[in-house]
Amino acid sequence: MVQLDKQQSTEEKILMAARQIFIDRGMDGARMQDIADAAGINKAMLHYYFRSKEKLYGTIVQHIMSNALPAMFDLLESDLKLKDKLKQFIINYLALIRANPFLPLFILNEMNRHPDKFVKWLPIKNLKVSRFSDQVNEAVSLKLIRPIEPKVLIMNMASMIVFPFIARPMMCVVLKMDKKYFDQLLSQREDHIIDFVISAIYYKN
Amino acid sequence: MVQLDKQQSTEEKILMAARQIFIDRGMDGARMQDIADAAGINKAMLHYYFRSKEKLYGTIVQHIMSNALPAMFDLLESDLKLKDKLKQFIINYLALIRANPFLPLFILNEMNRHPDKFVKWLPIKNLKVSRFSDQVNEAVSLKLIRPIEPKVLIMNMASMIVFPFIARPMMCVVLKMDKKYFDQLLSQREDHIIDFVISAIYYKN
DNA sequence: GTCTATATTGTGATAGAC
DNA sequence: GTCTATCACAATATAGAC
Repeated sequence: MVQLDKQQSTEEKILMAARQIFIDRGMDGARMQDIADAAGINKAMLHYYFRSKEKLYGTIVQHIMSNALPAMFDLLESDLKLKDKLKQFIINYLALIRANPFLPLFILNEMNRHPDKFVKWLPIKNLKVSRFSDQVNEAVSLKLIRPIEPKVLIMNMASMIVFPFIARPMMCVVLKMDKKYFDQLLSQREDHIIDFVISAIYYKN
Repeated sequence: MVQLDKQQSTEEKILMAARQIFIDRGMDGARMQDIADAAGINKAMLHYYFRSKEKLYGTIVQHIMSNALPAMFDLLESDLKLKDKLKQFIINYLALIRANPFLPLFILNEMNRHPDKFVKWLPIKNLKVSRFSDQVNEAVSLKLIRPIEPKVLIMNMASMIVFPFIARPMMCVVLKMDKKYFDQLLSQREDHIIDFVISAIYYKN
């Protein structure tokens, strides 16, 4: 059940409820009845405000993606020194995931399953990593860090940041950890990843 | 459409088709009609061989998981030296993913969405990492490698191995890589991850 | 704008002939 | 074992009163 506020408009209540249900169950698994229940209204109202399930879905996706992506890329293009930038990237990205732990799996899923319905909502124009790439390449040529392609570095960091959250149930079972212990590991994730990445690429640290 | 062979029994044709459809669309998105079409039969036959969609789903899951998991864990409990074991783990795991690139997302999805229907098929008994843990802890105490928890190391490696494959469409768009370039990066993944991990944990290498 | 009731379609499952 | 035809129900969507 979503946090409901009497001051919210019906439309806002629907959007909050729909966001939750879609993220939890995906486009295919989500039921309009469940969204209506979570919003505290009936099915007919959903269709009154949003003509169809697909339109509602599109609205949610647009809202999510316009917020989630740009925040990370602004940091990569900032003036921070490389090592500080890497640390801050890890910290900020983890904070984003922690605030929306079920978002990544939803995005990856829908991206693979309904790519056409999804890509058009991405704010692609603002996404650049040229400044970051220059920084990494320069550090490599100065022999400050080991040779690595900037995009591979981003890929490695993003993997270690996001994956444990989406693979949480799997890892708990497979590595035989109870949820409490696993959450404790996740809470230390900043330090673990920062140490790992810094050790991996810097000759001295 | 799945590769069909006249020598296959109807049951085998169903299983191959169902595996493909379930992996592509998940339990919720999969339609019995589509499975029947892909198998070249009609819906009634599905229910003749497997009483219900859920039973068919369970059969597929069981088959997939009984093959995918144990292979990795046998290696971790083998007698290989630590560094060789890490390299081989990365190589084998990547080979597994490459052979079934859409499997991980399916597993993560269903694990989150239908945990009860999923976990009971996991061969949990054979999954142990005590030998590997001892090896890592020993290397740490001998100051061969930097301090790290064994399960964090597995988590980091698994993340870097699996995530780029499931985030492929996302990364292509967000990092502005065409598929050809991204596939080239993926083909070098063994070396990239091995270098990264070895550099991250070994004091000298 | 909000509701109840209903239409319409999709989907899992079954009956029964062959 | 395989098929066609059909059921039963669930889910999206709409009609119409208030």
